[in-house]
Amino acid sequence: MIVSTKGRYALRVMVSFAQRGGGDYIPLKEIAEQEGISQKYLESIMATLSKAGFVDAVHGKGGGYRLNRSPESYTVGSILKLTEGGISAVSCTTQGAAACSRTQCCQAKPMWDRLDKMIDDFLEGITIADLLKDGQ
Amino acid sequence: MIVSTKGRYALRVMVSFAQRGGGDYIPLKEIAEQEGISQKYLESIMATLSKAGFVDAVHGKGGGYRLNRSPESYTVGSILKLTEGGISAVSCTTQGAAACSRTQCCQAKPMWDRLDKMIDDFLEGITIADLLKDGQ
DNA sequence: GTTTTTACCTATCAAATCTATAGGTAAGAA
DNA sequence: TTCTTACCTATAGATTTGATAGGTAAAAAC
Repeated sequence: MIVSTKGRYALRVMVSFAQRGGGDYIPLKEIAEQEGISQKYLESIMATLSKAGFVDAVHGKGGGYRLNRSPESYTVGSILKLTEGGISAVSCTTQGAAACSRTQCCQAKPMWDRLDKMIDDFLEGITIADLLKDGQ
Repeated sequence: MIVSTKGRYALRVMVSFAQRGGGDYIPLKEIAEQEGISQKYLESIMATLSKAGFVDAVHGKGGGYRLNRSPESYTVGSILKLTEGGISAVSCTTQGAAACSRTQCCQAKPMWDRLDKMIDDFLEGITIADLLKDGQ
């Protein structure tokens, strides 16, 4: 499995923000209830998105989160890479992983590399705006 | 991660069998040592391959395992699906998984379906014989 | 300036999955 | 009968997943 709930929740939340349009800040609580996601769990996901500058965050009443760019500028790939910490199909190709001792002679490595690139191209070619349009 | 060690080991073992050519039965012990894989762990993988009819198995001295078809007829996809129990990118699309309550309205479902199909097409288009040739 | 509302931070935890290990049984050749 | 092999079941440590708990800090409302 490439994508866990963390990445999927992040996607859903970003789509949800896009659906509401920009402008207003939305409290995490509201999003969590609407999406049926554990509020506390969502906190950690929003923290990741916020730290990375994917969303703006404002404390206090009237605060919350909002997108700071247009939905077209968020690729699905960028959100998944951030929240999942990478989207490699096999551990041998994940960046920072302990280098496999067989890398030099591995018959399959070129195949994994091609697969990873294919998946990356696919996910970088879809944006939050595309998901909103549906039919993707 | 789509592919765990189980699937990767299975691939390596199948490539190893193909490299040696058909005919002789190779004891599991020999393959495990050559590939540096835990013998006991490999047992469970070979059992899966054997049960599914991917390899022939013979007990006793001179026995072991061997391919029963040509390397061209084993797709990478078929081996991974067997040993991994599927190769879906997300749990929502894995067959037999608890149907996601949002399937009907999920904005991302069509995307996951397309991704799964792309990955499947890719892996079904590569055979053990291709891996042997290298450069894949 | 106190209260309320919100984001942010750290620690913990249950369950599942991954990656084996252990020890035995059965089949078949020598 | 013995040796070699596949086959079967159970267990276990490590890691990841998916959360939960409880607090701190910022900012607006009162």
